[in-house]
Amino acid sequence: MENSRPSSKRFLDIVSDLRTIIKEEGAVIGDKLPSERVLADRLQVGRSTIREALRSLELLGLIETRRGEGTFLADYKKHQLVEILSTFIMQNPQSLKSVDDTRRIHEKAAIECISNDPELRTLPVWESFLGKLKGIDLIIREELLQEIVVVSGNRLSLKIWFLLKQYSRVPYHEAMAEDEKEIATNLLKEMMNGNSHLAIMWYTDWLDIVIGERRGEHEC
Amino acid sequence: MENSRPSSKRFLDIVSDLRTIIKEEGAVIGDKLPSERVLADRLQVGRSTIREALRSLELLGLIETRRGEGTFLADYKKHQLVEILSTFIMQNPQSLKSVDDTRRIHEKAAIECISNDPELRTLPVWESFLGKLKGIDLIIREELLQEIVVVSGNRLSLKIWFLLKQYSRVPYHEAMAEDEKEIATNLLKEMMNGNSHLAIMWYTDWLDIVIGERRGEHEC
DNA sequence: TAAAGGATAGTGGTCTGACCACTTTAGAAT
DNA sequence: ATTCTAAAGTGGTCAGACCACTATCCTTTA
Repeated sequence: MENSRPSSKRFLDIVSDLRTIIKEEGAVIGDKLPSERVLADRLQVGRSTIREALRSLELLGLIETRRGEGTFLADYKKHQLVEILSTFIMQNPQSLKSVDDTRRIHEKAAIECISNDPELRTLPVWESFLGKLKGIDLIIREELLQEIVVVSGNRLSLKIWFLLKQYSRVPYHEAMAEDEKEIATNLLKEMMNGNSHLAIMWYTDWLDIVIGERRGEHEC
Repeated sequence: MENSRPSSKRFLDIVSDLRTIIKEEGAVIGDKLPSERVLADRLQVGRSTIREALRSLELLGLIETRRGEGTFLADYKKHQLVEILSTFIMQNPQSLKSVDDTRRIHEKAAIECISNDPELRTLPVWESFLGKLKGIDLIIREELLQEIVVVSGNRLSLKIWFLLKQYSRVPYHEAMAEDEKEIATNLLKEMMNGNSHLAIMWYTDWLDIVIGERRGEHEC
């Protein structure tokens, strides 16, 4: 910790020092870190400076603080940085199309993933969906798509998908129409048979109907 | 800004409020934000709370502060947060796999997008790459992949890809080996011919070689 | 003795006011 | 009109004081 020079941003040095401390103490996820007051004393800075560094790390999802208890090494897997970034970046209306495109990328990938995995594509949940699609039950669009993305097993992809869903133009919360049910049924069947290519085709058809998009449009 | 409830983490609310302010004022990259003291007064909180929020955003690279001048909206594209994150996360068990999988999802989507677009797949840049691949030039892996993701035209996807790239196990910064060049050449050719399916296959082969992954592994 | 209860210390969350170092600006002296 | 200087404004930091909450220990009670 060689911060002899006044580097104009002490709290950045603190962030670095904290990493060193965590490393030295061999702290593992869930472990408790020294209290703010102790850290301030040990690093010879004010408590507020320590806090600025800690709050930064908290927003990054690297630590977790519980009032009255202390500060703990967090489980990074939550990927909450994506959320923060998104709230700042996604307010650009012009990027709505890229949001839709990206969401579609993840849905396609999930369908493909399941189609190519003998275990996943034979899960009973798909039969269950087929049954519901035959009947007169109301099925919300996102029920099926969410199940697909969840089952595919990629947690980060799921997280991103959830995020994008919020900003999407596609009315996910509505129920499927009759002709949609038919297409969804075909999608499921091909997926269960392992025909990823056909499943993707039905998926594309489905979205075309929902959004009423022009086929020839430049789409990626 | 309906934070009437004392949500136990005011500084998180402030982060949200700051976004609102930025939005309302239509601030663009490089614009100056209100001073810390003004913000504290306007949001009815102490200056230290404002600072905790601002420092967090600074570590994320969303704002930039200059002593004596003020706080400014930063250019997100610098991605400086990733450096800090990576030093903390580095080797994380199965979280890394989902990062790799997700990155691959976006690369595949980009390849497919370009293959299916007559304009994009005939761009001169691909011929240029083919030429370089024939010669003895050193070609860094990410040069090609980045170009592909960029050209695909989905800015959000590109942003996510940039983020994931930094966490990846794949040595993006290294140069391609000879056998890799051959595969990359095939990939490009099929892409330029519009055979997205074959292009994807070559892409998969390529990554298998680079990572040395077992073929049979459960992958999505 | 064992369970229930309450006082206490420790922790994060916040505010205030005070400096410091630096930059910009406006006004005074030339 | 130019130059120089003082003042105002800004981020950077610190110290001390509360508050709200949690865990712990110890007394009280059944």
